[in-house]
Amino acid sequence: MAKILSSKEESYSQWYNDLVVKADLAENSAVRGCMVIKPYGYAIWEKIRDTLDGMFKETGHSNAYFPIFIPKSFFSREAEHVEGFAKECAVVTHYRLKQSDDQTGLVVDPDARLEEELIVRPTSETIIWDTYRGWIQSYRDLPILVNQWANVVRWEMRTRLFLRTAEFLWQEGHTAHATREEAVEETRQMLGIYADFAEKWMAIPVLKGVKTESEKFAGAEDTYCIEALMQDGKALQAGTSHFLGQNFAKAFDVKFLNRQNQLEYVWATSWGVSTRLMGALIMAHSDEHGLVLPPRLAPIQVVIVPIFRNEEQFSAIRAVAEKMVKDFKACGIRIKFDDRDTHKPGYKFTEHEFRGVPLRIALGPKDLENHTVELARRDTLTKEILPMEGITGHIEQLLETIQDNLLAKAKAFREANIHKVNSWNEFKETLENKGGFLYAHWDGTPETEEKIKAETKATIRLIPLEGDPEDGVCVYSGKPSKQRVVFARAY
RNA sequence: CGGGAUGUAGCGCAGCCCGGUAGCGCGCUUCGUUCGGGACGAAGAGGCCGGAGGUUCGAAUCCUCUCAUCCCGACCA
Repeated sequence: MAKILSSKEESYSQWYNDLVVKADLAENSAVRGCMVIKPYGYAIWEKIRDTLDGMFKETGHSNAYFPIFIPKSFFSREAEHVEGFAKECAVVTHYRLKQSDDQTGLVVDPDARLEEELIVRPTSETIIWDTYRGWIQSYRDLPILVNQWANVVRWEMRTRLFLRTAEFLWQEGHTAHATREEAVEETRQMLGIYADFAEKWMAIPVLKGVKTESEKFAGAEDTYCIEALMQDGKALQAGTSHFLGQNFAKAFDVKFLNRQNQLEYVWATSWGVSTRLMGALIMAHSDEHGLVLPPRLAPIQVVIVPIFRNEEQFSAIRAVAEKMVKDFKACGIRIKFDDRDTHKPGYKFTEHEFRGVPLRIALGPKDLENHTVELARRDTLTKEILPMEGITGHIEQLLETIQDNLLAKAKAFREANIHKVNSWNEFKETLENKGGFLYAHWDGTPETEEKIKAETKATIRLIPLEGDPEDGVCVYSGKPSKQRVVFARAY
């Protein structure tokens, strides 16, 4: 079995970059910080998108679309929001190019300056709340449950394929409610949907919690998040859901008349996941043979590789393979018959393995003779010979087994990397030698949080939602604490 | 914006010190043998050596200036 990747232990980031490129998921583009998502990578994203889209609709949300450009003035309406995003905005200042005076190329036409500059959206709260003002007069207009699938731009200094790119794809839900309680409930519901999706589809267990004041979304009252643990012991924020209070309603003057005929500001939420999930997916399961995909998200779940010496054998195999493809498709299994005659079987084995196809069927003359197939599992790298009869049902089952196995493996890994630490020395030592999630007492002050970050690069990933209250003392300051929070180094 | 490095064939690199016909591996094309874990042989195609200036009879190589990219830090889903 071919090992094409550098070892994860040697250089995890090298391993990750090579994998993304070699598995045909994405590549760097001519534009700094922006990626090209290749067809195979995009197919995975489409599965993620379509599944989540269905879950949003199940819970009463509808899709809509708002402009990519946001008037600069909108941003300054919400003080925290503008402060959070101002440093990373792309700005449109002109609307026309012209031939340069010396005729050597195009220049920006100075006469075509925009009266008001436009921001390329880093997120859409402002434009959406400006729009909602016109949609909402009465409690009868509420709630508004809208989501949009879009691209956004955040001018990042350092970028990495999928994990942090200047432009990325995401969904952003923006809801408006008549009461605080309802908005909080929505925020938590969507967090639950993200957590559910991560576990059931991506086979990634996540922690749910609330961000600290310094880590929360600019403009939110509370930011909820799911955090996943990557194989190198670093945490990755996989999704966020914000309770925005009445901040944006106040900034954009969005009021409604309640049942008591009183004017009130509207309550808001927003929530999102991005193409970053692709990074999580890759780093959660893959190995030195390449990508490992959970069957539920794999664009191709089963591939059939024919083995033949001559045209006669090939056509005999083709007949059997095409019948199998038909049977599998009838069961809703995504199967592909790799009938290219331009590559040899060994090459195809490696290639599909690299791209994370969960199951591979090899079909050769011996199999036709014995009515068998050779079945190889990507997650365990094991092979077995099975009778052709009943193969469809067997594989249907096996795909579920693989899905479960990946989640179980990821869970076991996470359990092994959760550490309760009780002293500052223990904190530093564990972080350095083991990584993972550190459960530790914290005195609740941003100052301590900041100092810990400066000294160790570890941040508070979240305050657990279902944390057991437990009296203790802050690992750093020794001041009293009521609950452990989760620290980690993060992406 | 600080610190470090690199620009030579589609990709990965050597050549540069010591100036003199531009090379290697992979990939690509054709033919033949192969085909149950990235096949082998033979023959081919492909490059103003990032750009501009200079030194020289002669520059990938020396000098100056530029542009770009990557890595490491400060910011972030």
